[in-house]
Formats: sequence, C-alpha cells, structure tokens
Amino acid sequence: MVTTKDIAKICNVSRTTVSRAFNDSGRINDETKQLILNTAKELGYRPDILATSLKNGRTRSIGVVVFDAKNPYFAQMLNAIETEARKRDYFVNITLHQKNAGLEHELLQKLVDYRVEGIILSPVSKGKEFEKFLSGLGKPVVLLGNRVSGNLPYVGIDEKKAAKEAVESICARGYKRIVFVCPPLSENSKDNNYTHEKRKQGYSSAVLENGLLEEIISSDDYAKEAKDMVNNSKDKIAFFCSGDGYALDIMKELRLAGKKAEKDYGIMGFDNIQFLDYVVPRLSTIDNSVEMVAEKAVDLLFDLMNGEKVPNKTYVEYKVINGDTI
Amino acid sequence: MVTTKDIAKICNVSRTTVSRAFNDSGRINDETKQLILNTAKELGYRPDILATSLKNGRTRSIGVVVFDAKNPYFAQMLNAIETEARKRDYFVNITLHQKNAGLEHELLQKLVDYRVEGIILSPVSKGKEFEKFLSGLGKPVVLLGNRVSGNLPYVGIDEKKAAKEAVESICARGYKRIVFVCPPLSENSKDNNYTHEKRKQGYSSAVLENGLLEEIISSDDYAKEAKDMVNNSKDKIAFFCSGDGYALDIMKELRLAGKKAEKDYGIMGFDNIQFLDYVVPRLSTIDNSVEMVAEKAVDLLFDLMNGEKVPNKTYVEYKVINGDTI
DNA sequence: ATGAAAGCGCTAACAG
DNA sequence: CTGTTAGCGCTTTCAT
Repeated sequence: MVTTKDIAKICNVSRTTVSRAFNDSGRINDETKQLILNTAKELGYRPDILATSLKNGRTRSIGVVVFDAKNPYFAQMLNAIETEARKRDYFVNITLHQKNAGLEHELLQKLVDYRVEGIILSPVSKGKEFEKFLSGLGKPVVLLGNRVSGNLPYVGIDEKKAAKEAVESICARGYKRIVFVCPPLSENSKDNNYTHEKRKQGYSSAVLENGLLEEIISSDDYAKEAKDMVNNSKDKIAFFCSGDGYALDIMKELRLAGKKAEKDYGIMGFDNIQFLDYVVPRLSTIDNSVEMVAEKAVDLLFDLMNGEKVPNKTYVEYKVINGDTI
Repeated sequence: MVTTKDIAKICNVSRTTVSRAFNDSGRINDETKQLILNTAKELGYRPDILATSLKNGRTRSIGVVVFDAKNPYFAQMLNAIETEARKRDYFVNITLHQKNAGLEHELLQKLVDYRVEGIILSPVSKGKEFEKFLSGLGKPVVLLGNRVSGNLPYVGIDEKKAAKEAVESICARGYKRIVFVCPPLSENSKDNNYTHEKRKQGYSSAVLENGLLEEIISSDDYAKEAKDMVNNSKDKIAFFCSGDGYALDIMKELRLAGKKAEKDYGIMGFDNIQFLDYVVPRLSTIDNSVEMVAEKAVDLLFDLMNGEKVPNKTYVEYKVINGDTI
C-alpha cells in the first residue's frame, strides 16, 4: 500500500507537505504540489479513508434504515437516496429493520459506530423514549414516512389532506359506501403507524362530511373480506386502500371472482408505485412521489450535517391520480 | 466519547488490559475483566470501529454494486444480501452503477478505499481488461448475473438450459411461432450481456431442434412490435421474454388492443419477480430464485474472505413455472 | 496477569 | 513555504 510516507521520501519532502498537496489548506509551492500530485498518481496512491476519518471524524457516508427493500416503495426510495448521495460523493450504508423495533435500535447504534455523518430513518418505533434515543445519537437524523415527534425533522406528504382529497373525489363519483382498507391498523402493536393513522383521519373526515358511514377493513384477510362485501352489497362499493399493494391484492381476488373494477366496484390505492404502469386497468391512486421525498430528505440531511437549521416538517407535493378504477 | 483510556483510568489498569478484556486474546484475570466490562457498560463505551479497522484492517463491511434498485429483481437481491450479511454482523455498502461502466469502475475503487472486505458485483463491464482490474482490487469478488471470465467466481442459474427448457415447454403446447423478446441485445454497446446471450442461446437451440424459425425482437419498441405481429399473423404466436418486465409491457399493450393472453397469443417471462403475484392472468415464467442466488453469493464471498477456495461457477436451481399465459 | 512502547496513516499546531 | 511533533483510539509485541 502506498502511503504519504512513500511519496514524501521520493519527493524529498515531509509527510505534512504531501498532506498539504492534497488538501487545499495551507500555502504550498505550486511546483512541489505538482510534483507530489504527479508521483502520487504514478504510484497509484489512494488516501486511507480510515486514517483520515479517524483523524478528522468525517467518513463521507450516511446511514439509511428502512423496513425492507422488497417493498417497491422502499426500493424506489433507496434508489433515490443512493443517487442523491452519490452526487455529493457520499456512500450509503443501507440497513433494514424488517419492522423489528429491537433491530432498529441496534442498527441505529451500529451506524453511529461506523461514524456515518447522518441518518435517514423510516421508523417503526415511536414515543418519547425513542425520541430521546434518537437525539442521543448525536447525529443528524431525518425521518421519512412516520413521524416520531414534533421535534425531529420529517419529510413526507400531507397524508391526511391527501387522503381526504382522494375520498372526496370518490364521493364525487356518487359512491354511497366507501371502505378504508388498512391492515397495519389492526396490529395491536406498538409500531409507529403515523402514516396510516393520518390517512385514516383524512378518510374519516371526508366520509363524515359527506354523510357516509365509516367502514374499515383492517384484517390481514382483507382481500377475501372485500370480496365478500362486494358480493353481499346492493350498493356499489369503493375501496380506499392505504397502499397500492392492498389494492392490487383486492383487484386480483375480485377479478378471479369475475368482478370488474369500476363496473362492479371502485378501488383506489395510495403511493403510486412504479409497478402500476404494468397494470390494466389503471389503478386510481395518490402519487406520493417517493423520489421527491427521498431527494428532499437527503437535502435536509446535508443541511443538518452542515450545521444549518431545517424545518421540523417538510411537505412535498402529492397528486391524486384518476385512473380507471373509480 | 468514552475511550479505553477513560476505562483504564477508572479501573486502575492500562489500556492494554482494557483491550484484552474485549478481545479474548491474551490471558487476563477474570475479576479485572469483569470490572472492566462492567464499567465499560456503565459508561456506555463503544469501541471505535475506525481505530480498530485502521489497526487490524477489518471493517466488517462488504460492498455491493448492482444496476439499480428500482428494478425489482435487484431490489429483491439487495434485500437478501443485506439480510444475509446482517446475520454475520456485517454492514453492506450498496452502490448503483446505473449501467454506466465508468461509474462502475469508480464505485469499485471507492469500495476498496472504504476497506470493504469483499464485493458482490453484477457487472456491466466485461473483457480481459476488466477482469484484470477486478483481480487487481485485491479483494474477494463474487459475480452475479453476468459473468466476466471463467476465472472469477460467479453465481447464477444455468440460463441457457433454463431458456431451452422453457422454450421446449412452449413448443409442447403446439405453438408454431416462438418469438424471443430481448431489448438488451439490440444495444450496440460494449455492455456485458452474458445473461441475455445465454438465454438467447437456449432459445435458439430449442427452436432449431423443433424445426421452428428463429424470430427475435430486440427493439426498444418491443411492445408495439409484438402487437403488430399478433395482428398480422395467421398462426398463434408465443413470446418468450428475457425478463418479466418485457412480458408485462407486452401483455398490457395487447390487452389494450383487446387481445387476451393464452387465447390470442402466448407469453412467457423470465425471473419470476414478486410482483407477478399481483398479476392476472398468472404469467408463465422461470423462477430464477434471486434469494437463493443472493444467499449463495454471500456464502461464497465469506468463504473467499476466509481464505477458502470456491468454484468459479455455482448454479442454483431454477424452475419453469406454468402459469396461465401459454 | 499486566504494563510500556510502538505504530496503523493521516492531519493540525506550532515553529522556523 | 516547509518541517517537527504530537495525537486520533486501538492493538500488539515484548518485557516484567
């Protein structure tokens, strides 16, 4: 391995001077600088990042903790985060907590051990204690998806407003029964379900204002339940799903039962995952532009890393997409 | 930050002894060890990974370089790799080369700079020179998807055999025209298309043996081309696609044109991405179990990192999946 | 069983 | 403009 020492010897200078040639700090003769740079290149010198980091505390890497990468929503997110970080010449340490609070805790701790300079987190935990833990990490943290508290910067869309708007657009089509599908809300756990709760609030607010009944499916067997509902209802039902995946599952179940979206029932998703491009009929949904969220999150994280203040809540735009299923 | 120095002072021992308490090396009095461990815990001591790594060269991290994470195939792969690495208490540095050979080169170099202990790579480059570059990195490397040369360990399925088997199963259904759809092969670039070339070989071999004509669509406008073919053919056509995404695109186009899979044309994909679970009708495809590939790749990488020999080529099982589209 | 000293590769303070 | 010295936090001989 080529070190500054080798270069120093060859160029007949001290290691300090070599160091100076690479960092712009300190005045240095242009000729010696060129000499050093050239010989470094010849020798194929690569600075030792570990040593540098140990010295100055900067690793040029950020950490990411999300649910999992199979979920297309998070896959897109990881893609965008990596791309953005790359632009800044930063590396990304990606870890997956698999919805496991203990693992989440451990991973965050580990990322700090690895001296990432900042963390992007889509949390599964919540509450005061977790907030304290996050603050205690001593690293900039930006939250995605679920909020933890009003104090920690969060990037997302205005879930409640979006949901409300979506449900209103369903009402406008004359549906008399609008069912909210949201399995995560069934789990009697301590998970952080901020996102889904907000969506539910938006849904509730809209149905109530329109004089409709609140109907919620939160069972894991939502597809079958939805089918039964359709089969037993006189009125045409619209399903408003707290995620495109749920909508796709229901559509599949109902298609197999000979029911056609839009004709026999209405359905709307949430998130607008890329896969929808492949699906016919076009699923109505809400574009929760994950790329924009990720970009913004990286932006904010770097602002924080640079010691700047950022707002606690940053909303990016969403868009109700009128497909062919409502 | 709590260091060994602090603990040493409190326990009235030297830093060496503290070090010994954590590593099993060296004999140490059990009482002092317990004392040290306890005070360390109390103080919330966390070893400095950077310093440790600088000293002993091990970072407990591996690097991954793949095309992108939006592609569900790679997303699943990343998920599996992270999960496997986690089991071994290793971190994963994920980077995306976006099919850009220059970026691929740079990323590999960078990962080495970061002292990852091994690399999993789905290459876009190929050829002797690239092989030399990879060997020159001085790190264990395991290749996924595309091979680079016979010398570097590779994990995948027997693409050619799988493709041949699939095409034969299509023949068995009586199709007289079987069209291979493979846009990557059109690109007149220097990309590494090992996978797709192997699939084509399998296809060619099967159609020739069955006395059929070789027909290949490699245009980027494959969906439209496929539609035109169906509209103008007397015989029922089967499309054998070198990737599920292509198949889904074609199915969408044809559905919009009022054509039904299996009734008006046959179609088969490749890879069996998770998303297919949502799609009706069930797409026939080949299960290229990405989880198994990823698991095996991590296995082999760790073997290499432990100085063991591994085979240059490791095939995992695949399975032709008979859906409802052939 | 424990400690002193050296060093991983780099940079920053202080001199000159 | 350049060199000397010291130190980041840890481990590893080599003594004792």
